Amino acid sequence: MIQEIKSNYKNLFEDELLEEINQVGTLKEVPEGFELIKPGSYIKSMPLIISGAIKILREDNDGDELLLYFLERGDTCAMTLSCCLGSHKSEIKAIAETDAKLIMVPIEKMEEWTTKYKSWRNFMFDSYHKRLIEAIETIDSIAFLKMDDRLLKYLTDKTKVNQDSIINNTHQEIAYDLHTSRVVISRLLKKLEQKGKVKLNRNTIEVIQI
Amino acid sequence: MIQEIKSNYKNLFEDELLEEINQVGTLKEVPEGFELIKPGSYIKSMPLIISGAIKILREDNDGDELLLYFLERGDTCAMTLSCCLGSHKSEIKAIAETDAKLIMVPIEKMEEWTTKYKSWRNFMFDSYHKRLIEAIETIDSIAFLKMDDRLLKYLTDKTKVNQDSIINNTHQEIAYDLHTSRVVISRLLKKLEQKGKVKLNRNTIEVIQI
DNA sequence: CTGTTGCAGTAACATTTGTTACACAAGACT
DNA sequence: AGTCTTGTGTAACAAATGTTACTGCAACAG
Repeated sequence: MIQEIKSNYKNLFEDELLEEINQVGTLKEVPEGFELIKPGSYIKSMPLIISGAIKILREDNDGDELLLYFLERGDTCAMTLSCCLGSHKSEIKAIAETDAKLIMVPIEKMEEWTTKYKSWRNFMFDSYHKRLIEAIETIDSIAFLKMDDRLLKYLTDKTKVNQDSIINNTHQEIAYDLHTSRVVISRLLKKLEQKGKVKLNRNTIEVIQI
Repeated sequence: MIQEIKSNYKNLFEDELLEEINQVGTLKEVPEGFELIKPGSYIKSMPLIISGAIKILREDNDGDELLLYFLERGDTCAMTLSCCLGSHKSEIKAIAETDAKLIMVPIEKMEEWTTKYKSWRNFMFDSYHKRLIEAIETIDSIAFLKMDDRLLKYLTDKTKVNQDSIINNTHQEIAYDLHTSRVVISRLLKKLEQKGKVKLNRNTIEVIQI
């Protein structure tokens, strides 16, 4: 497993820390669609993402959801950090966007390493910073953009994360992520197709111009 | 000044750290409406809030704004933390909601203390956590609530922060914070008055039932 | 082939929010 | 007093988004 850690986190962590991660971490492979974190659950270990992408959603009391952001290689889940450190409940839901490989680190180590390794501290702070920025960018989208631009942003974000200009999702699934209705998405996608920005087929959307 | 630090942060920080804060920090008093942080500016020191409240806004390219959250006694600005640590530009705008007292700490000390004091590290992580939660709650409001409920939430939040059931703001000012138009706010406030939840007067709104 | 199922297209309509325009009221200032 | 300025109330309309209902198509199972 050391191979996977090194290739992804070598420039970030000291050798000694890499070695520790290797000793206590466990490699976890999850398929697309796998639910990593349920809202309201307690978390026992934190994930370091090796490959693939994880999508982080917010869910309200009525079960309505909203995409917050994606995590990729080199990222970790900031909510997990604070859940572990403060032993709060999870406020979010995490689903594997693609097949993904993760290294799971037991939470006891987190605090220990925070004291011991400067690189780990920086990694933690940096993760928080990134997530805060992303949360604020999500706020920007919802507050300042109309649904058509949000949809376009969603589609381009998705092509980046999946490294594929073809998106394999139904209109209903997109509607859930953007917290709107299927009809609205179909309507707007049709307009985007007329503008030549996407090409629509059953179950797939091809993003043409980024 | 040591008095103010002790009374507010005594149970949070070690004596030694309190002493250091006392040595390098400077007390700053700002009047209501004072602009503490402009978007796009670099930040040279971080604020610890002693009294009063600070409102944190997001501003988009067109100058449209949106209230993110309030900071109160014992809080610090998470964006400042990450700006300092990563020397990024400010992504936000900060305005004194009430007259406020702050202790300004030079950024050089931040990293030093992060290594040196466990309580400081925890304070930093905790601040990030709180702000991330608040950002996500803001997302909830925008995404899941209609404008009338957002307005009601805004008003009750404001009474809490100001410790006063009477809000001294024009409808236009509220409209800016919620990123909508004055007419919409007037309309919805009128409905809230008809439901007996607020009492309207020129320049003031009295929140009746919390 | 035929029936079933899930997905997408579309119309018609409801609701929410945003915009424009104007009337009027409360203070502030001469 | 009269004259401004600023804040509020309201109507009428426009635009964006949400909802319901129905259509047909493609895939698939039998």
